[in-house]
Amino acid sequence: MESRYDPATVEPAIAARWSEAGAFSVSPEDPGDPFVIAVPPPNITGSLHMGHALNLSIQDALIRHQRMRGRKALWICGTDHAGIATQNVVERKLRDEGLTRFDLGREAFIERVWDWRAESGGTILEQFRRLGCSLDYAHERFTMDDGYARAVTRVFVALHDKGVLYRANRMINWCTRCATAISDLEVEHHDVEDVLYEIDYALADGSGVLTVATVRPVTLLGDSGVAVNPEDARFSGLVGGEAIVPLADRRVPIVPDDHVEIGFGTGALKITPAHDPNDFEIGRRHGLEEITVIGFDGRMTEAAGHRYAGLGSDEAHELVLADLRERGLVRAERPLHHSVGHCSRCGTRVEPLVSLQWFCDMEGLAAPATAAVRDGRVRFHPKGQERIYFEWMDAIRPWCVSRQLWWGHQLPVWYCACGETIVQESPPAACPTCGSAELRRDEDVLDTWFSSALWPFATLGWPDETARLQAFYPGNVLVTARDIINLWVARMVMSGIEFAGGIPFTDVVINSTIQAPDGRRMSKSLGTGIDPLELIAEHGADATRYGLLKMGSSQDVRFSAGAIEEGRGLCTKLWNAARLILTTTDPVAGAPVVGEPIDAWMLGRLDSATREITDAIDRFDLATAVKALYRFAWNDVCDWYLEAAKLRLYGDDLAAKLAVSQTLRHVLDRTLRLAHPFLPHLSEAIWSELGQPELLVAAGWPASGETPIDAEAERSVTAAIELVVALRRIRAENDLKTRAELTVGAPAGLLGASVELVRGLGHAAVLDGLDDGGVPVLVGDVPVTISGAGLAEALRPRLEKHLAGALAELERAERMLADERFVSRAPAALVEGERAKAEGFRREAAEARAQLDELP
RNA sequence: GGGCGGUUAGCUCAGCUGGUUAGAGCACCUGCUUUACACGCAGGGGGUCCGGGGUUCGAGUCCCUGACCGCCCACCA
Repeated sequence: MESRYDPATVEPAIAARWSEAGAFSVSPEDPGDPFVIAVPPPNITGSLHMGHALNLSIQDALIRHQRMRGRKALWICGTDHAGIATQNVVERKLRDEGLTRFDLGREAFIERVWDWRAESGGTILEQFRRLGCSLDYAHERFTMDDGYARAVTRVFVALHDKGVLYRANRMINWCTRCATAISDLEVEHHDVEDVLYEIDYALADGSGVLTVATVRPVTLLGDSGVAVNPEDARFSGLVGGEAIVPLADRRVPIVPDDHVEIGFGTGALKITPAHDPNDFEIGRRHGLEEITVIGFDGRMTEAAGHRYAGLGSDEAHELVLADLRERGLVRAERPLHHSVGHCSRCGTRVEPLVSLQWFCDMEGLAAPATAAVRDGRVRFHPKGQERIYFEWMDAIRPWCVSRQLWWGHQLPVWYCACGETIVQESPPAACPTCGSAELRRDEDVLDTWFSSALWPFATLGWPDETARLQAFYPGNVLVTARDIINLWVARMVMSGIEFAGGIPFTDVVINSTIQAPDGRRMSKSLGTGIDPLELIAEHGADATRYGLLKMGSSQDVRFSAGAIEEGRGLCTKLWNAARLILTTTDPVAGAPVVGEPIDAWMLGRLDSATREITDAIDRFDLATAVKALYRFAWNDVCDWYLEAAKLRLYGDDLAAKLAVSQTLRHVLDRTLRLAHPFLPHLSEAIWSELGQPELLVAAGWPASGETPIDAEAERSVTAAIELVVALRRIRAENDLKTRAELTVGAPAGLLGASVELVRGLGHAAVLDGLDDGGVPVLVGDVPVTISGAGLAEALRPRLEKHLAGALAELERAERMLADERFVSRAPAALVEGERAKAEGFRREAAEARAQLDELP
């Protein structure tokens, strides 16, 4: 065993061993109950970031724990084709070659994407592997695989046949940069500072002007009406009349509509049905014309008029404003702070446009999915996160599923010149209506999330009734970030119920959002990102996992380098502890031996640590689990047990040495098992040094209750430990040499066999019974005596401090007890407890005073 | 505009249904080349629990309110 633990060499070696053993692969025939988690498939364009690293650390801990418990634990592995993101990456590469995707054409372009994927698409999974993730890599799936594509097509056609998926001309969110429609959930709202302009529209009858308020004057070129609130007395005479849109010189009706807020702006709203979602609704209510003046390329159309056609909308904005000013029509300008939609992919301001797209009505799918959460068949952790789900589901709107991209699942839709639309899984040979073979396939592809929604079952072979599907669906747990609860989780629940016969998982664990150390969002563009790969390179994957799990306790946490370092420290500590055990004991098999009380104490601590860690994992509280492991390994095992064991390891009694060796090896064995879900490489590496024939991955999880609790041993060891701590403090505070000769007199029978512990670790002689010549000292609530050269005088400050403390506490307790309201209203047991405490403090104070009096 | 979470030691965080003297890791101070580990050992100092009200015998914990930070949802130009 190397004397230094070097994760950079150990971890890859261990990973290779797992890989060779095929340790993570699961098949339906394997024994045990299934336990299934489907990994959130990373984008093939992605690189491991902090969010992944935490998300994966949690899942791997859960999977490894269940695997050790004997479950048939499957962690479904794969990647997402990530339509827009991937297309963007490949287009950027093309641009470097001076090409656009149109130069290549659709087929050649898609081929280029596949080539790119073959080259770099596997990087992210390699990074997952480096973190130690025990995914079933052998059954990796990709959302664009043939089989997966078949599932997508099947679902599309089924929803169409059901009548909920259809084509319609509606207002959608258009990203002019990505040149595609995006769904509402892909729009991020950011607050921006705009200017609210008040613009005069002449009344058609020449009787004056009507002033409207808008932040986008450029859209007035597409105005087809002006709306006022029907209750607004200022405009009651104008409703039914007409106004003239400036610059466009168009006569448009003045219509009454409740949507217009009387108090906002001027109370008159210009209506541009083709470029604003509200105006669209109002326009349809009043039959107003939809005039598209901004095209899909973000430029002004012919309909905007010769002067503006062809200009980018920003340029046109300036020109329109200048033209209005020249005519003296801009009455006022004031700053307006409001929120505006941006493309979540590229950050471009979203352009609301009317467009012919495919939509899916969601109410029917959402209802049973909402019910599943409401009645507890699907639970969110931590509790309360399901609010996000309900809020969206209860007000769900149609989903625009078509995208004007090339990379993705092309719609299984064909059009015939005769007007027929054919929706079916395989390409039709001829039009069923007119018989024509001249069919044109819809060019659009599906929203990436449409295919992601099928992940839990499409990865298992659905729509075929495969053995894997039967064995591993439904799954158990889903671990993900809060921001895709609606985008992904909700849609999986919906599609699982609709197509796979039931909910896809029972527990949804929402992992924390890790912020930059300064509290800002971690992002590349802000420069606040911290690369987990660098952490792994510096401290190792296990340390990184430990740190992330420890951090991930509440909803949002700031990244803490200290947590990772703590993990690193724990790894080193365990490595060195193992080195001590392995180099000082012979390989001995068999159950632990209780030779001294500390052995029983150790087994008791092991038992409670086992319970604590197991319970925490079962509650999905990995932060608590990892902290319990740390405390147990460092304090119980290393600080106390190993130090105590050395007394026998380095002693002359061979039988005692053998016995303690056996217990040490047992404790190490169990500690490694408990550590494995969190520190898989380190624990496996040490495990192999133990000479175990099987991998730790497949070893059993410790059960609590393995050994009976020995209350008497635990009591005497606890007393001995307190005594040792007291001796150390006395030495440290009084600058006494570490080995200064002290003699402790303990109440008869208190220490029992633990007397050796006090001798060995406290470096003191021990008397069974109080020593008349010693200084009385209270250890916990046990009175002992300590004697040694010069000790009495040295203890004076300590005794004085103790006396003051006892008096203060006594006063506090007496004040409480003197309060009639406390005595009469607090629970009797509490009052009694306080009385007992007061009595204790009184005795302590008296004793301390007596001791002081006795000092020379 | 609604809603959620947070604000506890210099830093990052624990503190269950209100009940002793509010904890941990890191950092800091003191002393240790003790034969697993200086990525260590032993000891120590350090907190008006964001502000203001309230409920209660008793509040870090419950209620109201304000401030700040982060996030989610949202078609008021």
